[in-house]
Amino acid sequence: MNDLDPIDELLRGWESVRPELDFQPMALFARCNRFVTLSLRKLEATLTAHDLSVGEFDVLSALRRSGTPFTLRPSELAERVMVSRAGMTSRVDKLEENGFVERRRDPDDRRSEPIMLTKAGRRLVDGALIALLDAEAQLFAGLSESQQRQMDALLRRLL
Amino acid sequence: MNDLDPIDELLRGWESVRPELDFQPMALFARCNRFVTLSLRKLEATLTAHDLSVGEFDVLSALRRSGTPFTLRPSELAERVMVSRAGMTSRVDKLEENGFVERRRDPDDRRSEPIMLTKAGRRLVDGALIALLDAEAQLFAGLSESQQRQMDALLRRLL
DNA sequence: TCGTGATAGTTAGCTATCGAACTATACACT
DNA sequence: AGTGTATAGTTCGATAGCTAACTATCACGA
Repeated sequence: MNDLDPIDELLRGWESVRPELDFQPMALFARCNRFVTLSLRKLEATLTAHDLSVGEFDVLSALRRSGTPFTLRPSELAERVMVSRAGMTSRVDKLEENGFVERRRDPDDRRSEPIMLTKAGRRLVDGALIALLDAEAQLFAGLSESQQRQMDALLRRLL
Repeated sequence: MNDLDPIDELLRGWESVRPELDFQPMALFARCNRFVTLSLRKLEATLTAHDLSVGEFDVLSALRRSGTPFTLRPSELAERVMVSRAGMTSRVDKLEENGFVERRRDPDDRRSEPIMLTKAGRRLVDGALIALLDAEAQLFAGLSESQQRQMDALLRRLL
């Protein structure tokens, strides 16, 4: 019971030097942040086994789940994956080099360069997907079904 | 009611192309990740007004809440802030340059270089702290007290 | 006291990402 | 048509983070 986690220690530290302030929200966010950071490290490790980074997987999977013809514009991808356009350019560069996506052309707008998932890219995501889903399920293995729904509902309110 | 957020769209996309798989945990983690990412951007903006980045604030605040004499070793700081030691070296470099921390010496172990918060550093964190606490409280303004406690309990289980 | 291995911190090289500036194309209005 | 403005994507320069290798110091046992 008296086994303090790092966030409890953070809280205790602050309260001992600034007892007049309310650190509950700070501690809550710190816990969220910590959970996400640690989780991302685990997912990164899982994907490494499939020669993918989380960032690369995000791009390929956005294409994959968009359905036939597995094609999206870079700006659309950037927004969905929450990365800058410049960042997306370099991700696509690398994925194209490795043959997982192709830059096509839009006959109706020559500024646009639709990105298409290749067969190899699709094989890659589909393989990594199973492992990733499993790893993500593990992240929440400590919660019951209903607790997971609860958490989802809370986050939905926050967003 | 039919107002789908980006995570719902992610879910719907996957379910339409791979209906046999369970994407609930993936969606849940995606929501966590999104919440943390968006929140960090807001906090970054808040701290910018005090000429601090989140990373710098983390270091200064770890020293601040450690209490008198506001001194910790780099490796201790690195662990608390969840950054590599190399990363901590460069954060401390910059903070020292700006006069917010000082590298001292440990008479008992010449390998060690305790980092001490300066007066200026302390003034800086103390000022930024108020603004940050306020911004963090805002992040959770959509939740009631008891919902916040619920969320904290869930995260505690996960960690 | 010498070696062996552990530990504290820094340095070097690399990668990912960002914002701002740039190029090319499209659109809208006169 | 011509001009100005918006949009798509890329390039450039800067920054922050990581890992691995390195330096200096310590601690312990033969």
